[in-house]
Amino acid sequence: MDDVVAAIADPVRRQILDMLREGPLPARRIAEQFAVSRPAVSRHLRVLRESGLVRDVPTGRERLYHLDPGPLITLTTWIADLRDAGDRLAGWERRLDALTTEVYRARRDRRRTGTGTGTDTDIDIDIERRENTA
Amino acid sequence: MDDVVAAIADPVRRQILDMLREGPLPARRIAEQFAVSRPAVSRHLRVLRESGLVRDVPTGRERLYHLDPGPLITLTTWIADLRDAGDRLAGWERRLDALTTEVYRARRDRRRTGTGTGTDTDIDIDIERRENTA
DNA sequence: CGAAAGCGTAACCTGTGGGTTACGCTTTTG
DNA sequence: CAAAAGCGTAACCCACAGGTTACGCTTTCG
Repeated sequence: MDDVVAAIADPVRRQILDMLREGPLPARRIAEQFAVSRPAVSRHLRVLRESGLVRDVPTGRERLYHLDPGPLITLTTWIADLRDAGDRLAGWERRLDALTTEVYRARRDRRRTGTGTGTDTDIDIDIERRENTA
Repeated sequence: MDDVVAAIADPVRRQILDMLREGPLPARRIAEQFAVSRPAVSRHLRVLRESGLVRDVPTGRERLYHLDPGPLITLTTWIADLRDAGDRLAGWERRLDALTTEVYRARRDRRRTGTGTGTDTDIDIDIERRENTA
């Protein structure tokens, strides 16, 4: 998956993939769309090839490149998991935001009025998390 | 979207996002999970912050980071479009593969038997594409 | 109030990703 | 068969991402 995301990271390579959405293209066709030199594009194509996002079919003296979005599936699922977590978190994150705001107010008050006058509620936040022994 | 994919590109930053899936964490907690120095992690956090994938809530002397997978949506749709194109292409790519194979056979035969003996079918492939005046 | 904790930033160093030119190989063409 | 077309690779260069140490600032603690 590291290869794939690295491949996607470059704007030129992303544009190449966009280009191939409409069908296979020989290297020359791809290269002439960019301002950069042809060897540069050739190396971009190699990166895409090695990441599996693109496959080449040598055809005579040409090399036809065609798209293969298969390897992107791992990235997609990773993102999906992240999104799910985000949604799940949304609720108690809001609650946590409220809490921190509360603490702010409490502490500011405490400082302003000197050590608590007695009516001030003292809130302790203690965020426990299992040790993520990755 | 360039920011987002660049942010995702680094393995450390990806792991940070994974960490935050289970809830907000102060910078220190995040940093101590990695072999790299704390300032390094701090800069990773900045990149994530500027890409919008993470938000920080200053809480006392700590800084609570929480996940925000929102910006990933653009990347997700881009990938989806790519996949759709790939699926749509699958059919006539197979046909094209068949064609190129055919051409191979034809050309090899032609070379082997000298200039076509007459029964040899000569296949011309002419892939036309609208100029993609990006 | 001084010491320590928690973070971010600045300055600096290094590996590497991406660009260019030069070159070589195979396939088509005249 | 020689010339040209189409690609890939090697060697080299440079900007920059990512790492480290040193430092400064704010907040908590004794």
